[in-house]
Amino acid sequence: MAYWLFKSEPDAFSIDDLANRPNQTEPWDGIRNYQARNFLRDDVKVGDQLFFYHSSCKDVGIVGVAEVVKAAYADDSQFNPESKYYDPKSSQDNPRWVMVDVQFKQKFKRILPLAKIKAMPQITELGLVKKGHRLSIMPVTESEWDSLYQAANAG
DNA sequence: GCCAACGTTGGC
DNA sequence: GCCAACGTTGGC
Repeated sequence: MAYWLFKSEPDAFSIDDLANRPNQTEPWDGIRNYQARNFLRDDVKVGDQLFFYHSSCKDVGIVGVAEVVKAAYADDSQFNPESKYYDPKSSQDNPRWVMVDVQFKQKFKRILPLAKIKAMPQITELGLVKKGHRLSIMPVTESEWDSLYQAANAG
């Protein structure tokens, strides 16, 4: 079992949106970055836990926890010309992009803000706190997970 | 809205 | 295969 951090812009899809979905489950589509795609395709497994992170908004930070309930399969938005995620270079035979299904687990009482995460002495290697890291999906170590989880619940 | 940092594209 | 130009990300 592995730990991850998934970023989402709450204006597009927030943790509340996830909690309000049928079965509180949603395909995590729209990943169009190869490094993030490779994580999804090769490493993200059913049962993995992930921090739900709100980016590009007024209050950025970790807002809750979700769990992977379906491993990588073809992201159907890449075949839809109407979608902003449409990729004309991808084919049904050889899909370029994949997605996983995630299920809501928990919303923290308060957001764990990025500024606090950056101030935590235990968190120095996480991509989130490294300059210029823009990955929308990144691995989290078990010790990082424990530290962040405790900090979120202490807040 | 600004802008730095990064990834991707495409001409050569 | 290089690299400049361009588009995107994402914190502030």
